[in-house]
Amino acid sequence: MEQAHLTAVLGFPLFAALSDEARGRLQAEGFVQSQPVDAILFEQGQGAQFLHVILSGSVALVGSAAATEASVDVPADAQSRVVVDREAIIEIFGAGDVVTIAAVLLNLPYMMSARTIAPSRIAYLPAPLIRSFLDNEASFAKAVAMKLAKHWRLLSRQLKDQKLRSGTQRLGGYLLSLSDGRMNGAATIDLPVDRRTLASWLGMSAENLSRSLAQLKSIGVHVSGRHTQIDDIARVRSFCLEDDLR
Amino acid sequence: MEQAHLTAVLGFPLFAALSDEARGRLQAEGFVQSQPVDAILFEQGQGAQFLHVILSGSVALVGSAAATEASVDVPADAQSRVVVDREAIIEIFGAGDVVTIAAVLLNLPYMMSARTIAPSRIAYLPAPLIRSFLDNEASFAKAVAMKLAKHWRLLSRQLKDQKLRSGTQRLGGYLLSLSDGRMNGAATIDLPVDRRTLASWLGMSAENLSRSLAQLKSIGVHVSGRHTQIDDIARVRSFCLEDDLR
DNA sequence: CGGCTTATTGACATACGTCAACTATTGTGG
DNA sequence: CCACAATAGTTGACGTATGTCAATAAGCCG
Repeated sequence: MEQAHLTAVLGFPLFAALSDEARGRLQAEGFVQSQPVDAILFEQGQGAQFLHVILSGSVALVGSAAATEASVDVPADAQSRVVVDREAIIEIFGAGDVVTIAAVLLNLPYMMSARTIAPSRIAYLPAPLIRSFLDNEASFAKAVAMKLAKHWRLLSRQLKDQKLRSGTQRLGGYLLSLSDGRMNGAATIDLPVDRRTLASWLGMSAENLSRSLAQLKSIGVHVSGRHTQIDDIARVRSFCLEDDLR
Repeated sequence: MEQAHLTAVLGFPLFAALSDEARGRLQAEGFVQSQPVDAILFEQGQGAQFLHVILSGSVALVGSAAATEASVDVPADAQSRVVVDREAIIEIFGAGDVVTIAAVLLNLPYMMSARTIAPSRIAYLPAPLIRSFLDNEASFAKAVAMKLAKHWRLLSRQLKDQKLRSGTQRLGGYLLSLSDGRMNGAATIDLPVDRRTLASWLGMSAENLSRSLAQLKSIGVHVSGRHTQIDDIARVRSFCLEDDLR
């Protein structure tokens, strides 16, 4: 059964052009696990042992930082500080994605933790194996570079949004990204994640997400539960100052 | 003279292991330009024509978005809107770096503009050439993957900071990153960029950067002009809740 | 139906952006 | 080398966006 799942991995573009020998090693050394929601795949700070490939489900990359009052008045007296862990979702990956290939390639500790946000089937491929593919499998290095290039663009778009746009605009942009690229007319969408997760991903509080949703009502965006209706995509686009760069 | 500069390109890790034929093509098809400060290498939205390699100097990747009142009350009446271009620095690259390799690989329009923030010598390598290297030069694809992996980590760190930490904390973290990795003791730093640029990069207004610098004074960070003195690195680290993940 | 979680709303505090005035620094021509 | 202008940086006052806490409402599931 595991073998069957690993065969699925071989079907992904990233692994499609591996040599027979490499395919064999992958099937021999990799394994598949089914994870419930909220399973931790790895934690921030630990060494990159595996490349995680999502066969089905959905995984959030979450960054955490000890949060304190961070007030200047309170001196560097660790004891007296109120330290609460704060976290933010940096990226959400779905089927066919690879969770953090950068740490694996560079053989460095993960900068973030990964947690399933839906029941998921995950393939675990040993990091040294992946690194050896990079040296020995010509097509693999190229596929990895392409994958990383796409991921880089996703992140830089997010960073741009974070630095230049309001929470409400980011929300609008997110909704547009779910309405599969149409430029105008109406759209009906189902939100794939719960509010808390979405808020964390968009970089705002859940409370503000609610308020932002309420605000969007006035430009023809109606949300109830996970069901969403956009009356006029163009109107939302203009509100969000969305460019077409993907 | 150009050839001499292009030879420098060949010395960078990214191009170090190219075949002789590839080196020849690179020297034949690439060229070098010296740019003053504030030169635009390319603009957001245009197709990726070249891979830009920084031989010396410094280049900012800057994202821009039309900014408006973005008020819900004002309807989608483009005429009545006050549209001002807002921009933010997404990343700063220095000698040895490659500016936006992602767009070149994917053959997509740039998502951001690039502007020199210091006089710079830039090598222009035609995008199709780079893409052909990816297919035909085994070592190049790997080098590109490694480079992209590093860039991905830089971006994700920034995104994490943006979502989890205050402006002052980001500033502190930046100063620490300039004090070449020491964990404690004092440090003396020279800021490599002006305040406006730094503020934009850290995702805050220049005014707030000033105030943040003032705040840091109370934890032993003294800045005058571009010269910076940190009394106790550990103190700053604890204030900024800096983790050690790079 | 009742108890649980999840989402919304309101009141309030805080961080941050903006505008304007002021000061410091840099550069330039006499 | 000084005087002056131009640019860059700082400071204060103020408004807005967003986070936080608490209370309420709405879904969800046994």
